[in-house]
Amino acid sequence: MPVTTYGGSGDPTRTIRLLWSGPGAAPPSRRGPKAVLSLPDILDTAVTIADTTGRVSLRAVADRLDCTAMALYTHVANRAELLDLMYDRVHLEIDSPVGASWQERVNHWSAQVLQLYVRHGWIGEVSLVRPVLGPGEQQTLEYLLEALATSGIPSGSQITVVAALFGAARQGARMIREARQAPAVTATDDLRWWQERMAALAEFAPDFDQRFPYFTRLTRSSVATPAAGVRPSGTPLMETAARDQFDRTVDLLLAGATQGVSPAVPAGPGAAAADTGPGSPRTVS
Amino acid sequence: MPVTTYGGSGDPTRTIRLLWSGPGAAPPSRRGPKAVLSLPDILDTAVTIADTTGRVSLRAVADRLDCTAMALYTHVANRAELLDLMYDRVHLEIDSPVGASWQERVNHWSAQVLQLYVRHGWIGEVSLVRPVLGPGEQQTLEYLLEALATSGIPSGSQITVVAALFGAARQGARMIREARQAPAVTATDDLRWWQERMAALAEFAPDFDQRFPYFTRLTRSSVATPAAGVRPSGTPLMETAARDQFDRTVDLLLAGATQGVSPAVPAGPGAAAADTGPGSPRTVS
DNA sequence: GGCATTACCTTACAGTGTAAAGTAATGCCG
DNA sequence: CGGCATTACTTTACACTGTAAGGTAATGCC
Repeated sequence: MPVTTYGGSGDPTRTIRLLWSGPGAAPPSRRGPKAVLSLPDILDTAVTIADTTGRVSLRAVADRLDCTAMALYTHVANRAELLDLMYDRVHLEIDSPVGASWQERVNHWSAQVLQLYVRHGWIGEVSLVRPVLGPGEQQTLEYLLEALATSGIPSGSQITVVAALFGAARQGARMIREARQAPAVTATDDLRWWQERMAALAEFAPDFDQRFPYFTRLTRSSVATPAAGVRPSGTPLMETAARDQFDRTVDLLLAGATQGVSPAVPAGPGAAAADTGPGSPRTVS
Repeated sequence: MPVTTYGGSGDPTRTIRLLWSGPGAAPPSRRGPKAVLSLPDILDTAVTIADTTGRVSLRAVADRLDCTAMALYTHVANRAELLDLMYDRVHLEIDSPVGASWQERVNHWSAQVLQLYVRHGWIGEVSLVRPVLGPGEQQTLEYLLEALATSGIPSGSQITVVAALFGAARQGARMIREARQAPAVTATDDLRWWQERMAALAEFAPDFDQRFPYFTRLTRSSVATPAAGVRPSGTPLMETAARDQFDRTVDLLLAGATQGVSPAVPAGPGAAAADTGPGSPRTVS
């Protein structure tokens, strides 16, 4: 079995030990040479480089630390585990959300998490299904649960809301970052991008309006398509739209959750999924 | 400036022409040698390979087509444009949603899109901000707008709902795919994964319950943590949870939208973003 | 018949994660 | 105190990625 790297990260207990062991957790008197590298140092420089360059590469981290890429493998199982550890660490930047009402606190929490994910774009690479279960992520989650505690949202729905908010923050952060990258490169601003696109559409798909009447009506009457509006160029229109979209999504989720429309999960962990059977109209082959 | 590859895809009008030009769009009598490769063929094999192997690599596509990787660049500007074209093409797999009520139709639509994104995991690589504006994506969007037309949701909120649903589908599909990959590798099923994780937590973070009371209460009283329930092993627990999470998120979004809590965007394209200024309590530095 | 145009090929480069094996420093144990 | 297992880190290497630069040959227009 030459496969020594398991799944997303390493040994389950190993990663958790790395996440939770405090500063004085180094077992004294080991046999080998004195370690010049330390896990906190590795994580700090990895985060710094990843934030700066926009990507996480073992060689780049190693270069900054004046060692080889392979040297990192003594402290970290693989790249995935490194990302997990970085992910949890930056979550410590989240502060306790403030606000008069629980909605304000949730909004504050959402804004913080969104900003965190925008700052650290590489977070998008960390797996969604398996929680990292480190102190940072856990504390962030705890803040949200505390804010939701007085909302009256049933605990079954709270889990859905929590996951949806985390997901929305990821999605929103990615949109914001992509909005920042693209337009400057083509030397045209967002408005011109849309105008060029629309002109090309009119040329190659002349029956567009007839084929997609609902879209046409929505973008004509309303404001959705930036090309329809008149705005001074140079404004980061796309990023503004992305931020706005995030705020409104959070509002939508909270409005839906407080309505009590979504029934709480009934019994065991599998019972909730019973209504998602192959016969349900929602499930499509 | 050695940067010759612009943004996500190539020339804006170029990509749109490729997207919308029908089968008889080839200009007759060109001067060079007869082309043996064709764009539809490239896209088809690229989709097939990407679906099979889970990733999109120019060399793999070229190998299957018995040509070199560079040969693809005659038909496609770069990898990003190839992905855009593939993305739009597979959206033609979406059928007109059926159902008695508009909610059922939206649910049917959501389930189809989720399944599409699960089938084609590489869709997650396609940019979020810039719509591809091809016939496939556009028709998919039109289906949703048609279903939402009779919902009574104000058109300003409809845009938010649309973006949130697309985002939720992406997020959900990624979770489902990740849930499928991970557990088999560790040779333990999902339940064991949780149990090991929890055991490690109890060892390295003995004050976990005191530190995170809200999380503890929620996972103890409710069903959230799969480790708490008793289930036959071998069941794809994580994937079931991910599917369930998606369904409930869709319900939440629709419930929130029909409530009319989210006010419609007032005036111009910039006016909607005015309430997201730096002074707003939602915006955090 | 010459020539511009075009489709595809060859080579090359700068990256990526990480497996395998080597080197040297350290502290435990006799 | 000497030997040795243990450990931190290095060296080399491999397979793989997108794509820039330049070459070759087939085609249709003049």
